[in-house]
Amino acid sequence: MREVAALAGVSLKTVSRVVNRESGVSADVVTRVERAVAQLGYRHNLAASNLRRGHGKTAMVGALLQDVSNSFSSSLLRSLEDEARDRDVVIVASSLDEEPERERALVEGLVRRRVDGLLLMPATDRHDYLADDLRSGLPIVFVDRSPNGIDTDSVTIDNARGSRLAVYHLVAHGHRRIAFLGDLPTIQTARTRHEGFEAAMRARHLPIDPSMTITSLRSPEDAEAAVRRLLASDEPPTAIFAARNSLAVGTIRALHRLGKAGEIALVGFDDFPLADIVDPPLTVIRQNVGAIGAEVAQRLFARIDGDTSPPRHVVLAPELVERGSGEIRP
Amino acid sequence: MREVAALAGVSLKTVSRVVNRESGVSADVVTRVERAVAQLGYRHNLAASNLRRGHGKTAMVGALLQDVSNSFSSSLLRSLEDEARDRDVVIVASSLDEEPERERALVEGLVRRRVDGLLLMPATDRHDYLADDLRSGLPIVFVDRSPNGIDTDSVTIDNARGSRLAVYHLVAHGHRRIAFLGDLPTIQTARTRHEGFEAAMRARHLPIDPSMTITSLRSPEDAEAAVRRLLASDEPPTAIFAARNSLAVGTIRALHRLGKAGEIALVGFDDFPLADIVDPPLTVIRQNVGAIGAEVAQRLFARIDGDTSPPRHVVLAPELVERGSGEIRP
DNA sequence: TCACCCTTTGACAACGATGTCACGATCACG
DNA sequence: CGTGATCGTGACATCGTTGTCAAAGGGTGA
Repeated sequence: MREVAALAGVSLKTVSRVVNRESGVSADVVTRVERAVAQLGYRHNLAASNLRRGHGKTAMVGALLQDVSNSFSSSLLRSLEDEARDRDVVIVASSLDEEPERERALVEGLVRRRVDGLLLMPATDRHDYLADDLRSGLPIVFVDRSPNGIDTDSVTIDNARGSRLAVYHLVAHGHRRIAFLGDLPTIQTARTRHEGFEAAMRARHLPIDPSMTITSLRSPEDAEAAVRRLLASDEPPTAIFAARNSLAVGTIRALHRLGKAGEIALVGFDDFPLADIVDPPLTVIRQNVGAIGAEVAQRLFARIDGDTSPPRHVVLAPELVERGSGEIRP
Repeated sequence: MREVAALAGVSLKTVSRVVNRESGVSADVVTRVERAVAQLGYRHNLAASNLRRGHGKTAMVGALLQDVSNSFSSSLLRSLEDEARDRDVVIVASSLDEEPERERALVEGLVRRRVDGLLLMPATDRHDYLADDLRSGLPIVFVDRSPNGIDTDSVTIDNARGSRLAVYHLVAHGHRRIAFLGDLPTIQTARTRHEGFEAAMRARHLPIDPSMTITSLRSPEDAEAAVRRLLASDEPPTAIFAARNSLAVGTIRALHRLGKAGEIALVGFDDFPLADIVDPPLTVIRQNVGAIGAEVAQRLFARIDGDTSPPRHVVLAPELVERGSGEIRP
């Protein structure tokens, strides 16, 4: 900037005026400065500018998601981006991989960078560690999982309801032996889906067979192996409820490879782009990712814009989409 | 920081020392300062720190991708993140949506934020506008598409080869009437795939029927509509080459809804997570996204670490994966 | 005991930018 | 032609940090 000022024969402040398109600079000076800027390849330094301006806005928000390469996370990211785009806000995106340590480290890093807000799909169980930042005015919106130990905005879905829909649907199609495939019980959503499953089974007066309730499955491969074991047992299930999209994928693979694709009923939790063209088309509990993302983005930016109303907890209802795999009879 | 210093009864510089874990501070002072930090909820300001340190490193890199919610882009993002994670570097991710204007605006924004490097899957045709930044030392690595007008690192795949593989494969299975579905010809990869398709057809002495060469398809819905039109014609194709994953998805949907899923051969370009369990399993030209991502990340960080060797242009070879849909005979 | 060294700490300027305020020049007006 | 208002510009301090250098205090060896 100093060099630009020298080359244009003006003061630093005047360069600043031109760069910020402030009014009250003569046309002649503007062109001289702009020429100097172009000639020297000068680039305005936003960090320094923000520092001086003091208000602190960096026009950056953080998005801490489960895994940016997972379709649910990346759709949320995209929704947030669409909203951010209008405001010239950029997004720092990271994957937590369900690792609490990583969450804490990343939050720390983003706070040090003074992001204007945080979208969090937490990997931790308790969130008191965020209390200070929250109090000091950092907007944080939880998505997919609720805050615990602090009170802040959240957008989640009713996971128990989703599980209930799945179970009742399978029961209505004549199933009694329903297997449950779930993720790590340390993950809030996975736990709630599991509890919802058992509650629904009890509500329908069906026994819960521990050997058919498999949790801590992390990948399609885990699910595939689990399904192979299930179907090799003496009394295999007639239906499977896969409580996460990647587990449904693994289940489909297993059924295909065992040649039982049309025989065992399957309901997945979470829709995904191709669920309608797999074989058989997959019946799923759908959460409307677009609606979740839009709600989250709106909340976050409202807070950034100064909304100080009490935290809001939005719970969206998932719905069951019949496509075929869930309507197979025993 | 001033308040922390006052509360701990030390100077600013000493607080700085403690915060940066510099040696040569007595244990007593360290604990006093740390207590003050905790009590006041003080957060180190990275922007100010970077400003003063002058070296300019912000520990941020930008990733400008086609669409972060698309599986190819998000896998690349994830690969980059895995490498960045080790170095405590965060990623600013954005979608360009094939809009040149957006690319320029985002690059501008990231340069103003002084990112340490840029991963770019460009939406623009010419990239001279980056020359200044490149010259001033900003590492830029192109992915999926080559730089034009500047010389900088790139990691791409041999798209023409991919198209050739597809055509030869279909021809070997007895097809002569092969339809081509492609994206906007303004997109470099789409253009190259199209050219590769026509070159391969000529090499096999097959006529290129303009009515069966459809480009500018942007979404699965576009592809679906195109396939419906194709199959409604007097002389429908016996095979389809869908030169992008979302177009293959639309094609599969169309074939399903028309009840021709097992009759028309189909080869897609780009693999995707569920291609093996759709019906029939999809034969694709696969690009190894993991390898691309790893290569890109390595290049970018090598440059950031000061590698000044001449720009390298890595071209990876795609391969054909037989799964069923491409082996259907006319 | 004295000169010298090492350890620990602080004062100060500077990183790149901008808000504040003051200054000189131009202008309109009576 | 004097006066006050308006316009364009610049000097300076400051945002939150840290590199540099110097000083205070204690320890060591001759």
